[in-house]
Amino acid sequence: MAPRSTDPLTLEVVELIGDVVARYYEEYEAAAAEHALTGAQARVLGLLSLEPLPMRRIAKRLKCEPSNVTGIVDRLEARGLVERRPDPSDRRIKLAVTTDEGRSTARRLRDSLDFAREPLAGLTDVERSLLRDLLRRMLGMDPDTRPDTGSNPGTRADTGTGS
Amino acid sequence: MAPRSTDPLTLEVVELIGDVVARYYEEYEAAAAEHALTGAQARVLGLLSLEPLPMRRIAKRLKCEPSNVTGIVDRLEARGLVERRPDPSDRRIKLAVTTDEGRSTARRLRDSLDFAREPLAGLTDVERSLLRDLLRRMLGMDPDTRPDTGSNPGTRADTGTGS
DNA sequence: TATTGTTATACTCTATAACTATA
DNA sequence: TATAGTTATAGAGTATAACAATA
Repeated sequence: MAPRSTDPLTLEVVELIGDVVARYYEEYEAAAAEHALTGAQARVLGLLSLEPLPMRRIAKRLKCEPSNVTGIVDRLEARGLVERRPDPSDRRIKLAVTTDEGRSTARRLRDSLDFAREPLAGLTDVERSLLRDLLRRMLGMDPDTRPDTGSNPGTRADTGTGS
Repeated sequence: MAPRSTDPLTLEVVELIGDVVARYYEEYEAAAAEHALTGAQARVLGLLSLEPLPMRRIAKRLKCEPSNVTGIVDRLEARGLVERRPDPSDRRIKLAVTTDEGRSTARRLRDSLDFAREPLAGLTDVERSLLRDLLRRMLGMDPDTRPDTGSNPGTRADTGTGS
């Protein structure tokens, strides 16, 4: 395995992806910091702004141990951005839900994430869908979609339960 | 500013970029962990495997405070992967340099970073250069390069002194 | 006086293990 | 007994501030 593909073009693309990753992270942390949040707190707040989640599921989304989530949610709760609510159907479960202020903060946070959106605005529609298809294939989704096809918007697979 | 570009295609691309970033980070951390290194340690080791650097410059590359680098290099040094050497021209400066074992670890680390390289192998040459040009434009480099041009390799701007 | 690296401190995130309360 | 959440603990990264050595 690992076909040692050291051709210059591939290496350059790998490096560019590294640049994108670095820049994305920077901007994400900066946007979070503007709201006096850490990256992890911003990530959790973003998740909870879409739907309430049990502590355990937050951990799975963050790919970290459940014990860590306790502290992160503690700090969000101390700032009035999140609340813990009992789950009526299973009293072991605590649902973390955003407050109104939490939702508003999450929205402003998302709006300030201009990276990828602003530079993307410089691309044409065709280029954007090209990029979409290439990224999809890189991620192993839609192995059949070909960039030059340009119109195959139905075949999305998951976006569901996740892992 | 921030043209509130909420068209579905752009949003999907932004989400895909988020996926790429998440996956890249995961794989990077996993590769580092295989060598019993943290992400930050692996990053520093990778930098130093290219060239010795003063502590201060490592901090700039990592975009963190110089005081943090002390501990990271301490831990790499304790494992025999890095050494501190005086700079003959300025005795305030300490150069961090990789040992032989450090260089070998850095190489194996790089080789195990198959993400982006392996999935990229599934793309054709044309698709890879397409992706390269789109990523470049996203990053604000080469604003003139157009994907369909395909051959304008002379206009690279920086890659030089960095910030 | 300015710069380099370090130390000291405090906070956050992280994993591990042990605990509780439910199921 | 198994699961959800928590606590306790220890290690690592981070920023801030103060410090020694050198320029």
